[in-house]
Amino acid sequence: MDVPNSQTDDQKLTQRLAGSGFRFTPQRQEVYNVLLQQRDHPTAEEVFMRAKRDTPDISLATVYNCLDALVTCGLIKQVNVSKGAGRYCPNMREHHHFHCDKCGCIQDLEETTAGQPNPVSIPAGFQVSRYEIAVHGLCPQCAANSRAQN
Amino acid sequence: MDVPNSQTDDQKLTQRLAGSGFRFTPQRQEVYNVLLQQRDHPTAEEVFMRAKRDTPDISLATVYNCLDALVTCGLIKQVNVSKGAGRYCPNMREHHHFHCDKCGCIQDLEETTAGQPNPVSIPAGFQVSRYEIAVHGLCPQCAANSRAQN
DNA sequence: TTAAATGCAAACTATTTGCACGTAA
DNA sequence: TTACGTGCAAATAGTTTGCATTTAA
Repeated sequence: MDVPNSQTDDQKLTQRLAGSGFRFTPQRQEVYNVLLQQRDHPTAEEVFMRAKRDTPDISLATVYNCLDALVTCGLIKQVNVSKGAGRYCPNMREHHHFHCDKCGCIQDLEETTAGQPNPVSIPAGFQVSRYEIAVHGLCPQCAANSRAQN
Repeated sequence: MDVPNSQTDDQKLTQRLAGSGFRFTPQRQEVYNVLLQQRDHPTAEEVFMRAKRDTPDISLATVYNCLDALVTCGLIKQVNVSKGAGRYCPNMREHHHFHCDKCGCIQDLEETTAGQPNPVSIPAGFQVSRYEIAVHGLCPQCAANSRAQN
């Protein structure tokens, strides 16, 4: 464990922060590393607890600050969740999310090759910049468990 | 203004509440009417302020209670918003939502006829129950305004 | 008659803000 | 050197809960 993140991740972080007028700080590096190391879409609180292992003096307010900076400079995304705390994701490829209704886990869903604009009709006048698809249901483990119980 | 809602809306409300083991109360009727009368996806706070015009003694906690009951008995939906207060919608047809990045308005988008399952690939093992599409961009008015300024 | 719903206030969760101090550039 | 970032604590927004009272069925 505690594999140091790749040189390129640190370089990307440094460059992207500078590019958006942010300073490089050990806390921002730590928060980014936490997100890269365990890609389970943690909440700010969870990032905070994981970051404290390596950076015991980090504060929750700083974690929020770092997450905001990373979102602004395009290194992470905030996942749109209906309920509870916001969740964060360092996967910057075009993708959407699966939300398990039973265990609450969130998993990445890659966009299909075709990428048809939308299964919704956009009336004239709307200027679309992006869209997110939230797929709900049971994740493989919860689906298997619910089958086992029947 | 203040058109009484149709007999059928009240009948539907009575039946659906009873069907889910809820009682009919004037507050639940008021909250449902508020949602039917102005379909702009209000927050609980906004529903509260509108409901107070006809039902001055209603409390915010009761508005939350009523909204929960109406969601549970399938008369309204809670719209998945990334930021700020939850919003509610009495349109129970299959549809998705457009979120304006400028003015924050939310508008219904009907689902296209074809209804291809998804522009995302669902790996084996996942059990999908439903999905929501949140389309972001500028609504017709904001798009027109931004064009006017250039 | 009585379990459920209401109104109120307090509690709670998630996030933001103000400020004195520290630090990256 | 200095504007930006940090840690802390307090403030805020949104929602939920506990409890005494009221009410729908």
